[in-house]
Amino acid sequence: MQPQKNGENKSITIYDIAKEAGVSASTVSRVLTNSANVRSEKKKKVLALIEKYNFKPNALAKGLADTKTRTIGVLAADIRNPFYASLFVECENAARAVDYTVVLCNSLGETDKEVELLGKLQEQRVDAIIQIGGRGDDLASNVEYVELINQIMAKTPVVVTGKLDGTRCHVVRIDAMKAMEILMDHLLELGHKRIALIGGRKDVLSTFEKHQRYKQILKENMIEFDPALVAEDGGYNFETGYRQMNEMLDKGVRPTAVVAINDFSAMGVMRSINEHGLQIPQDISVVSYDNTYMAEMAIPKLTSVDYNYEEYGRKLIDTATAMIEGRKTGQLRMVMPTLVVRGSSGPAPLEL
Amino acid sequence: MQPQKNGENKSITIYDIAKEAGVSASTVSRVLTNSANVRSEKKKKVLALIEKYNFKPNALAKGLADTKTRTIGVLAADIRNPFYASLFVECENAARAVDYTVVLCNSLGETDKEVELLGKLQEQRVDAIIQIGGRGDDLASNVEYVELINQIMAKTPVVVTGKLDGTRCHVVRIDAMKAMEILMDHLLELGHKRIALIGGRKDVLSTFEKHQRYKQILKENMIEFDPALVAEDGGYNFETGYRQMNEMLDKGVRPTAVVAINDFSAMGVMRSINEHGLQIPQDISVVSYDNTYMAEMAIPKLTSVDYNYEEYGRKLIDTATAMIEGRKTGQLRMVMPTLVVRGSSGPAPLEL
DNA sequence: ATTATAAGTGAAAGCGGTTTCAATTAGACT
DNA sequence: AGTCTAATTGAAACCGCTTTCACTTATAAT
Repeated sequence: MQPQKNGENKSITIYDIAKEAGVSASTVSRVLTNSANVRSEKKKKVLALIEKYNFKPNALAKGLADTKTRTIGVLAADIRNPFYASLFVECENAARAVDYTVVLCNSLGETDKEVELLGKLQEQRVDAIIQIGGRGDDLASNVEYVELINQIMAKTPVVVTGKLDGTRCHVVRIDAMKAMEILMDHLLELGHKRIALIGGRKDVLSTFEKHQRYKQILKENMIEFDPALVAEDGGYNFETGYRQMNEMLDKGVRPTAVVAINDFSAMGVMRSINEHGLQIPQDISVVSYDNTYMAEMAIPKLTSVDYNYEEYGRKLIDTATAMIEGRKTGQLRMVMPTLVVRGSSGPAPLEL
Repeated sequence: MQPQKNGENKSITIYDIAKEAGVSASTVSRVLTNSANVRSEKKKKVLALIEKYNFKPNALAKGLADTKTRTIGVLAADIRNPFYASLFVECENAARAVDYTVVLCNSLGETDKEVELLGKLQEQRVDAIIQIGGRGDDLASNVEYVELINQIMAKTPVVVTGKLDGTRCHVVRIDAMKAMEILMDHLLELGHKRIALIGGRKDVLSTFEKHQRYKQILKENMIEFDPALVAEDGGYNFETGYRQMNEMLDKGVRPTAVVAINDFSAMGVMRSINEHGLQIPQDISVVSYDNTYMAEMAIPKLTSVDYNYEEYGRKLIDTATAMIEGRKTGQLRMVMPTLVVRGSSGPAPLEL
């Protein structure tokens, strides 16, 4: 009943197993790693002892000895965001399938924390680092940061979900242009012409690309671009979506459809629309990105672009392991978005 | 431009630093750990080299040598649930403050995965394990599982958020009775008498306790217990909340208030109520637990019990480190809930 | 039965740190 | 200058596993 004292009990080691089995430690190691033939009677005996003592080989010693940990560090921006959480879980699954372990850190958007955690991951000798969100998603590469990443990459492969010019980082990311295209096609088909863009910062690559594509598509469809319909520099959460939509409506700007930067943002947009006494989708359609569980909870349910998290996670892990093992993959891999249509988008209202 | 080859470049070690600084490795180790006096000129020189090469001591070697990793494993049920995500982030913060690192694993509710991950954490020689959700929250302890945990605890302290009879696990958990009490007080004060309970499984400790307390409170207030108002054995998500509320309303059962097991569940409940043409809170009030960001997004905003995640995370980490360091703490620590009242709860409608 | 070849095995040297122990060196006081 | 104590230091052992190397034992082929 005493509190657990530290170092109270020596761990059992392969030497203990070896002694009791009447073999050498090398042999135990061989059965553990299945790295060489071991006479089956001895193997059986060793296995039995491992079972008996519930022996767990010390991963630190192992990692130290063979300089690989079969561990991949995932540095996420904020795991409380279901987009990141879903992606992380799928990374975990994919890693598991190829016998790797992932370890998660959250930078919470703070660059210095991000730098610190990157260092910590290196200390732990993770075999590779996957950065989800964070500086690696920025549109413009920060010089110091690029230098840091290059320094890290001298030892540890890094894969990011954005881009990082000036580094040999591999990247796996969503085809943001395509994602915008899907949404626009959907809305245009429904007859919308006054389509607003809410949320996001343009210094984030994917957001930037979406805005680019948005303008292109308008042009292709001979719709005049109206700056009033684009809310610049908002965030990615409920409050900013709510606020930006309020501002737009309060100014008397009336889109017939809104593309929100993600589901959080969309929820804010929807609330704002409701509070202005307007109906979704009769007066204004709302669509967004990420297709998180919130899309199902919204009233009406939210039309949202899905990213196939499972595929995304798999590609991320596959790229990381490829870099670790010197296997070659494309340096840039895309994840294709698909549209999930729900009740929040409908035909454009008739022109007055 | 070649893909990163594995083991391409030997890491720089304390020996390299030592040589260049003209001191012994022991000295470098001393400045690294600040474990003993080192003449300041040498110290300065060593520090300079560390800086110069951006030297990161190998955590594996360190862990192996001193048998502590300053790492705490967190085994969560599902990080996609914002409740767990928030708690995890706060654990991370709290750990950081005392110079520990946390590593996350998700069991996704699968017991065998949970067992496997527990093993993995032990292999990695985490100094302690915190189990958030999962089997450690079950009402009735499973014999095999208890044995497993005891086996683990022979080496590694474990703290759970539920309870685990038959082990020396420490536990930090929410005062679920109090949480129910807060909600009931609020509803009773608003004049509600027909209060429904939706969601959750009674084999989960906290849910069980809530149900217990619910009945007690009814009795204390001379309200007759009506089984029709309690949906047994649902889940903790949107769909189950939605389905259970539908079933209740379709059966003609009409509560004036609903206590949902968490915000997810509450969102389902709210949708069901809406679809039945009823108003929240005019016809039915809805309240729930966890106070996640969804509470703010709901329409109307959701009255929910908050758990002070920061305090919770801090207590969890403090308990873990206490066990690691042989410091004593209570074996059971509670986190007190508070009520956040929003628009989803209002006065009971007048009796017909 | 005799070789040639393959399979199985143990000793020992790392991996990169920490820590004990004994030896030096510095500083404080007569 | 001489002595005593405290502060610094380096050598070497060790943490627990992998792996090379050389050697022994089996198995297959002649």
